[in-house]
Formats: sequence, structure tokens, C-alpha cells
Amino acid sequence: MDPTIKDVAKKANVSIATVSRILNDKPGFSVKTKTKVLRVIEELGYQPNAIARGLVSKRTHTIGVLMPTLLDMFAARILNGIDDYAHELGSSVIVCNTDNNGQRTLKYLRVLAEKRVDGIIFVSEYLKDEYYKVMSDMKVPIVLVSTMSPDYPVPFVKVDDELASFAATEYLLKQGHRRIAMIAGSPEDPIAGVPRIKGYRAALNAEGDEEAKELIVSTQDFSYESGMMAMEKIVDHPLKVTAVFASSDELAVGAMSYANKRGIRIPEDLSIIGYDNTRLAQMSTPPLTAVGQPLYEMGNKSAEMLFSMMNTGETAESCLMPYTIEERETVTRI
Amino acid sequence: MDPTIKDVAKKANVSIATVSRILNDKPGFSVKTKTKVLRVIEELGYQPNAIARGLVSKRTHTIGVLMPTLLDMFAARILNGIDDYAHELGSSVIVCNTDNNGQRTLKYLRVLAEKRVDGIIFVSEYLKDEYYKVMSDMKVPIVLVSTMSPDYPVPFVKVDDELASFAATEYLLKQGHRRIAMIAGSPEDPIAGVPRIKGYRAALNAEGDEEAKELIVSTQDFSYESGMMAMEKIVDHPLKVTAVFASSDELAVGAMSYANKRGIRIPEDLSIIGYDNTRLAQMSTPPLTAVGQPLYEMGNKSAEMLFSMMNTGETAESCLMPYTIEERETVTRI
DNA sequence: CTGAAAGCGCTAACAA
DNA sequence: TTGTTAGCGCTTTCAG
Repeated sequence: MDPTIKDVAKKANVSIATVSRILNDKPGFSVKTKTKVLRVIEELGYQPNAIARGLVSKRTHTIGVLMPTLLDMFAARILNGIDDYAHELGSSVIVCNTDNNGQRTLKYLRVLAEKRVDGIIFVSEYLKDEYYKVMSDMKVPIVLVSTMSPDYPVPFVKVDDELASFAATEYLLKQGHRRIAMIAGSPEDPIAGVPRIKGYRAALNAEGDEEAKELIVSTQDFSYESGMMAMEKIVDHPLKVTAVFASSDELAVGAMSYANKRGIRIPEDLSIIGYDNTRLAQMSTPPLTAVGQPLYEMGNKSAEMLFSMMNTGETAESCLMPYTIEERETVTRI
Repeated sequence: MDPTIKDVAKKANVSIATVSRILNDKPGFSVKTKTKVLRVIEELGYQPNAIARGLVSKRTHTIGVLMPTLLDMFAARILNGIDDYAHELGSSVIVCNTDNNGQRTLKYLRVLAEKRVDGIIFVSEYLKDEYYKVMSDMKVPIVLVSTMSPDYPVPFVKVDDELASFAATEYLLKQGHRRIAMIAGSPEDPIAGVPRIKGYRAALNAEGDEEAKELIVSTQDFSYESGMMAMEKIVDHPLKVTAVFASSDELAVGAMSYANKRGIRIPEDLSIIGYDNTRLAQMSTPPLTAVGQPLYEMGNKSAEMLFSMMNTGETAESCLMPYTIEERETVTRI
């Protein structure tokens, strides 16, 4: 067994209470005993047991993060932002890859409950009733990232998708495009689907006058493969589109890839704008113009909110983050 | 406070020991009391406290994963493999983004030690003496992924980089290339640098006869940006290279991107082969031919080894995983 | 400034 | 089959 606080106390000829005070820097010890105890700790290589500590203090210094996938740059970047903030404050993060699967999510939540995490960050997924139920039973702070809940009082941090989507479409319109298709995710998706479609339509209609016609292709997810499939439909559609607004970078890159296969040049023959502005947007050929979400900052901010809730007990203010339009080389003026 | 085992015991008119037995399915209770207790648990919404449990059982059902970055597909995929396996067995994983920073790594290790994790998976980084020292003090199993230690008895799972690198180069040679450059990572990197360079050289020399000349461009990391910079050097080099072997997919894509900028067509003017076979390889234009590492399986396997070590107490056998060559569209025969 | 002692919620002998 | 009890390693009153 590794040494416990008792061993330290004994060897230093003090009580365990004193050692505990020194460890936690609580008032009630002299400099002299402090140095003595510190030396013993050093000698013994003593390491406080966070488990025991957690049992009495009811604070585990661990938070749980639930996300539908670990596999895209989007998730990675957010996680990165959370992780940095949490570790800065001496907390650890347990990742849970829900795989968009209800059973799995519920199982993870139960584990997190048993582990008595101090808080939960829930990313990119719709907060179902059943999830919220078990989460609220845990009585720990929750914050949502890149999603929100119309039904429950859970603070979120995200960008205004409708606005950002509007801006993306408007950007295309300003470049002279009129026949603009959207690769949209699912219209059943209340978070990443509906609002973006709404923004797209609003921009199209805002132009008022003309023939600006819509073409929306829904996809099951936001992957490269879905982007390719969607593009096939767009290319073969009678409406000869000059620009495409894709709901994620992967979707956009998939679309570009399919276009390329069909001999369609980007941006000469067709303009494309993506969404998220992940590293992938920088790495594509040509580099992808995209609506940018400050993913790292969102992760960071969510952690900040979570910790503030843990400390104050008050619900944090939700936070709408600014989007940007990162102009690169896939959109041309016509 | 949420209900404890005591509350359950009282309400069910049994002792806490009985409840504990039922919870852990240890012999010593009748079906009758079991159903009764289970019902009470249900009614109370009781959830066992893993912290208290861990304090006595000395098992936290939590493992720590250390990786230099969360931000590339490489790390994501491995983490995914680990996470799936761990959660399958009811354990959680704490991620630690070391950022390739010694101080930070050491800090994380200390936290993991205090949290009494059951084991550690260390990914992609050189196992420094100082790391090993604190890890071995923790007296928990460790396994290495995509790295290895010549000095310490720590099992690893990785592919044979030298062999894979040899194969990649040989593949290029077989396609008729003779002037093959390598974008190599750092020659100081004993894990991802040295062996791959060695394999590359060996293949070049194996051809025996001819003018097969080497051109190695080192990079600081394995990023897209480094790939671009390396490619600039290669293009401007007097040795007119016909093929490039890059030590990572990102490096390869960066190289392609730079080539593209200079009007060099892939693969007509120049062939490129990458390393890792992440999703990025599939998504690049044109799709990248690459040496494939079974990243998900490596993550999975490492977790399997770790858990087996935790259970048996014996050191697991290291494991060399098979590489593949994924032929796509960036290499042409000349 | 310091120590004794009572738990935190649970598991694991040991009795009954 | 069941209950009693002694910890696990720590924090936190409460007395000195």
C-alpha cells in the first residue's frame, strides 16, 4: 500500500488533522510543523487519495462530457477547449462517446451518476426528456454546447444557427449567386437542421424580387459520404445551381469531391461554402470558404460556465457565440 | 442528499450488508429479500456511490489516457477504440491532452495518481524517464500505443514502423519511381522518426543497382502546415523527385496542397503516399494512397491488454499490428 | 496551534 | 440466509 495521511502523521509526530490542514492550506498550523510535515510527505512520497477526499468533500473534481462522436474535428476541437479549461482548474474530464445512441447515452449517464461527477457537458445532441430526467436527478450542473433545450432550464453555448445560416446564404447572394442549393442535415433535427434551413430560406426570400429558388437536400448526418451523395442529387437536378451551402465542412468537402469527380470545377463552375471552419476547411483543395464557429472557445466557455455553476450554485447565462465567415477559395463572384 | 445504502436497508428492513450483497450479486440472500430490496432501490431511486465503493475496493473503474493532442484524426480514432472497449467493461476514461509538454504531462500523471485510476494508456509519445518514474510509482498497469520503450518493461501495441515504411517506399519503387523524397518528422524522434527513415533508406538501398537517391525533409511535427513547408523544399530541390512518401496523412495533404499551388498535378506529375490512413486520406482530393494503421483496433487492443493486466496482474504481451497499403489515387506508375 | 473522534457510503470478515 | 462491525483515507467539528 502506498502511504496514507496516517503514515505521514505518525512519522511527523502530529495528528492526521494537522496534516490535513496543511494539505488543504486551512488555518491552524505553524510554519514549523508545516515544513516538518512537508518534508515527511516528500520522504514518503505521499499522494493524497482523491477518492477518500471525494467521499467526504462530495467533490470529485471530475466532469463528464457526452458527445455523439469523437471522430470529427468538430468534436475534437470542442473537447480540446473543455479539457484545457478543466485541467487548468485541476479537474479531469471523462469522455463519453454516445454514438448518438439512446441506450448508450443512458448507460453513460448512469455511470457518471455513480461516479459522482461534479458536472456534465452535453455536446451537439438533442436533450431528450429521458436524458434530462436522469441528469436532473443527479443534481449537478449541466451545460449544453452547440445545442439547446427549448423545454428545460439548461444553459447553452452555441452560435445562432439561423443567423449564421442566413449570413452564409446572404454572402453567396452578394457574390451574385441566385440558384443556391443547401445540403442541410435532417429537417427533423431541431438543432442543426431546422434553424439552418430557416436561415437559408429567409435569406433567399429577403432578396425579394427574383427567381432565387431553393433546393434543399437533406442528409442523415454531416459526413463526407453524405456530402457526396447530396451533391449527386444537386448536380443532376434540373435547377442549375451555381452555389452550394453545406451544413458542415465534411459535407462540403464531400460535395467538392463529388463535383470534382464529375468534372465540375470549384469555384469556377460552382461555389461552395461550408460550416464549422474546422481544420478540414483549411486542408481541403481548394481551401474551403466556411462559416466559422469558435469551437475551441465554445468548449472553453462551456467549461467556464459549468465551473461557475458548480461554485456558485446559480444557473449560468446562456451564451451566443459570434460566427464568422472565413473567406478562402471556394466561392467566386458571378 | 441522495439516498444511501443505509436508507435502502432501513426501508427494506434488512441490513446494509444484505443490500450490498444483492447489489454486488454475492451469495447470501433469498430471492424474496432480493425482490424486496430491488423494489425499494427503485422507489428511492438509489444509485450506488462509486466513490465510496472505490475507497474500499481499491478499484475506481476509471483509466487514464494520455495523448499529445486531441486534434487530429489519428488521436481521435485511437481514443475511440479505447473508449469503446472501456465502456463495454463499465469503466470510464479520463482524457489528458499532454500537448507534448513535460510539465503538463507530469501534472496530469499526478492527478491520475491521486484519482487512483486503475490503469494508464500512453499514446504516441516517447516514454521519458521522469514519466515512467511517476507511473511506476502508481503501481498500476500501463500500456503504450503507437510508441514503445526500449528501456522499460511496458507492453505496447503499434505497427512496425520500419517495416511499414519500407513497404511504402518499396511500393513506390515498384511503380517505377526512383527519385523518391520522404517527409519524415524529426530524426530526433525515436518512435515516429528514426524507424521510418530507416525503412525508407533500406528500401531505397535494397533496389541495389541504380540511381535511387534519397531526399529526406524533416519536419517539426506531422501537421498539414509542416507538409506544405516540406513540399516547398522538395519542389525547389535539384533532385527532380517523382514521388513523395509522407510520414502522416496530414503531412501528405499539406504537400499535395502546396504542389497544387505550384501547378504540380497529383498524381500525373508527382505521386504521393501518406501514412496512417485516417479519414483525411479518404477525404482529400484526389483521395490519398496511404500506409494504413488499424488505429481503432490499436486503441481497442491496448484497452484489452490493459484490462487483462489489471485483472491478472501479469504483464501483457506486446502486440505488433499489421499495416496495409490503401491504394487510392495519388500514386501513378511511371 | 493542535488533537480526538465522528463520520462520508460502502465492502468484507465474522457471527449468528 | 442475515446482521454486526471494523475499516477504506480523508475532512471537519469540537475541545483543549
